[in-house]
Amino acid sequence: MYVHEDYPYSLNPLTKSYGCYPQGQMNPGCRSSCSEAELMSLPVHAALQGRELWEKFNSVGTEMLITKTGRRMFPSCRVTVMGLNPKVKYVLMMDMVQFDNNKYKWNRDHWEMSGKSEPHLQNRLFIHPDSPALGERWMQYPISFHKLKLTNNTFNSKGLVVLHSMHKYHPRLHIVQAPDVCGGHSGGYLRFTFPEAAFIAVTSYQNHEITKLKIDNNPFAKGFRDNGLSRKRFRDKDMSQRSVSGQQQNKTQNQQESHLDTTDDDEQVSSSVESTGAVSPPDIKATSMPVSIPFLSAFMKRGCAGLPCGQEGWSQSTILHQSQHIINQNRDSRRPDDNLQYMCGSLTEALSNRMLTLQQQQQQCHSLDIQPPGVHQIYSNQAKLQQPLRLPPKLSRMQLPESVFRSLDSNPKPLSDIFNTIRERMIAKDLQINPQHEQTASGASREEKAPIFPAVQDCGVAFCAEQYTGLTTEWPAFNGNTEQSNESKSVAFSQLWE
DNA sequence: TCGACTGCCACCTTTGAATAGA
DNA sequence: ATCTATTCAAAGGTGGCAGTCG
Repeated sequence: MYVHEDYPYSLNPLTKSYGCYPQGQMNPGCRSSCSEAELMSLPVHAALQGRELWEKFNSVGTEMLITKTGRRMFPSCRVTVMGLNPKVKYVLMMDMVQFDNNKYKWNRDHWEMSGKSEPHLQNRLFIHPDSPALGERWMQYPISFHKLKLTNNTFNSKGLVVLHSMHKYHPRLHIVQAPDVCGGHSGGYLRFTFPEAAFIAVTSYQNHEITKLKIDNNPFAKGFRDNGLSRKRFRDKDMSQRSVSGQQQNKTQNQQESHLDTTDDDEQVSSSVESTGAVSPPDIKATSMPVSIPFLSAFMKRGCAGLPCGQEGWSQSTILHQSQHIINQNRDSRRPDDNLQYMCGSLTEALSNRMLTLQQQQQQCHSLDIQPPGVHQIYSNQAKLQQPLRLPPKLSRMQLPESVFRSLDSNPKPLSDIFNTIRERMIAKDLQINPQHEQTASGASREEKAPIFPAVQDCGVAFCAEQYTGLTTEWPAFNGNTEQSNESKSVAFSQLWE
């Protein structure tokens, strides 16, 4: 689902996250048989972290570099999720959605529209490397998608998110309930978009203000700060500049007279946040920009820009989190604890317990005595979403086997493959832990050996249909009941997944 | 001619293995 | 023998920039 102006449901202006509860598109018959699709009945919330930084970038017009080999986003997407069932496993994914149907170009000091956008590429989903994990884990720490890479290379096979240069996108978070080991059915499917994290994909930075912000805030770009004392490039440049200082002075005067390229000079003077006092606010130029600039006005239209950075009304600590608009009116009134038993059965439960134990060990390793929030706490205190969660301990310092935390390959795969893999591993793991389950659940497990999720093409149909029509998709809809007319779309989509 | 794109560069952070010490 | 802290090198991320391409 795309969140545009015609989005029919009230949005929470404070959290600026958008819940999609695809009840409307659910097959009624399926709903009754899939009441375990609990995800859609939970008040799940997602909020973007580091909003101050995002707003800084937004005030100038965020740009993200895309390269053939893939480039990470900065700022990267970090989200907090609340309201999940702590005992149920979820897969978290992210992709990029076109913000509008325009192509943009940089015109001296602002972005302007430059015709219609190119045909939309079917995005690949970046699967969070920790997926699948218990809701408890997702809610415990902010979820970072810093490893997500953007590219303009449509033929890449490394699971990069493919974008068009000079097009505007915003990130979209997918929360998918992991499949039930026993039942063979899946849970729900939620999506959240973050318009405040919108950006224009570029192959080289256009706006010097953005370059400054990136250099000032990204630790990897420290070498480009002017106080990088050992920076050979700047030294050499400085030397050569001194040698021709006379000529440069004349040129600079001419440039200042024409009010052009002054930012180039500024960039060489200071762009470091560490050098306090001498730095002029980077937003001076931006704030004086006319609102008619499409890129900025688009934000302001949505109420995502236009407020000065640091304004108290937007402070995370002071905002009370409002409830999301829950479309699903058929909420399951059972407590999530009860749902656990109902939904998962013994196999999943055993695995969940094991995961829980491991996570407790993980906490002990780092002397973190804080217990994970209980279900009731989560439901009763949604305001916690706005408080920054503590950072996760570094895995490199843990004594736990990596395999505990590693899940699927980092490369995005067709969702059918993903969930079949998840399911196979869950079964395999559980049989290792509790060999007796092989007998008690033998009847079921034999049947379940075959993949329960449809093949690549079917998933492709589902996602293509979603992209073309805006319909949301529930897993049972993947069962190959799709019309033949969708076949061409599905083939094209499945090819993208390679 | 010009804007978009590419590939390489120097500089930096992060990560994990190796080692030393308690 | 085990655990913890430190060191160090490799891997990988960063924007700049000159050159290429359409």
